[in-house]
Amino acid sequence: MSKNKKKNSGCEINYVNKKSVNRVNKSMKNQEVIVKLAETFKVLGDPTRTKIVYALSKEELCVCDLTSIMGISQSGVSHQLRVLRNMDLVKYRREGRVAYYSLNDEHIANLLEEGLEHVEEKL
Amino acid sequence: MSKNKKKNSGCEINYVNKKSVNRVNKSMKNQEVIVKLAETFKVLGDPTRTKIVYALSKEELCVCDLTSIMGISQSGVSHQLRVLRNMDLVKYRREGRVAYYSLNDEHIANLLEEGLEHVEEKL
DNA sequence: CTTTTATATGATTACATGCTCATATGTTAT
DNA sequence: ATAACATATGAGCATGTAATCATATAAAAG
Repeated sequence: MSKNKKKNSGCEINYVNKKSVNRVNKSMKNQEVIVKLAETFKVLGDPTRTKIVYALSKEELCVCDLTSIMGISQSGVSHQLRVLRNMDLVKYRREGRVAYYSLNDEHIANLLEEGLEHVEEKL
Repeated sequence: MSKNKKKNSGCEINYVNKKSVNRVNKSMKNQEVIVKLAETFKVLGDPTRTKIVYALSKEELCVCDLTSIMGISQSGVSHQLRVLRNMDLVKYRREGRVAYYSLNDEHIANLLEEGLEHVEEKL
């Protein structure tokens, strides 16, 4: 090629505000924490699960009650409860055949509350 | 068929704790709010976006800086910024060719903080 | 004007995921 | 033991989505 000019897409490295980038990189959480945090939000980021968690923020409920509230199959509810359990968002206790689910810690209800404030502010 | 016994999977309607279900149904948010809330969490539920939002919780940054921090293409960063913008999680101002992004309201940083407390508690 | 640079966006692809169906597991009762 | 029932789980399908590439805007400089 006769031209050695390059048509750059995106910024050159020397154009970055290095101080900002260094500050942010320095205070950045490590990838493991970021991924775990993202997974937590992702788990809350499906309407079925959001509704389950909201219901459980009101009171402890068995799978049967949740199935009635959710309007999807019992299988579907159980699958989603497992997802929530795996991310430590909910816990459960068994009483005979019945499994009662509830939120795992107070952060979960706080997350919902904070999210609701953001959402209802923008309506 | 000679048998008319039904082998039920899932609970019978008359087995549900009706009072619990009624209480929860009564205080349930409407579907629109649940869906919007879920969308908000979903948007925070991807490691790339989580990291972008975390970075922006530290200071205002341009796309170029973010690209350097994120380690993916500028195109990828821009696509994710649009997603965050569409859910009102971030806002931006232009200064010449440069677009500076920042968090849209204080709830966003609070959500991150609350999520981090949950995550770091379980490590 | 044309060139350069910062950002935005359409198309494509590879992969993830929520739902239902069928079935398994675990608990109580007969 | 067998039956009944609450819950859990594997398979399969249908849909969603994050990444990149190529290209389009937009703003400043020559």
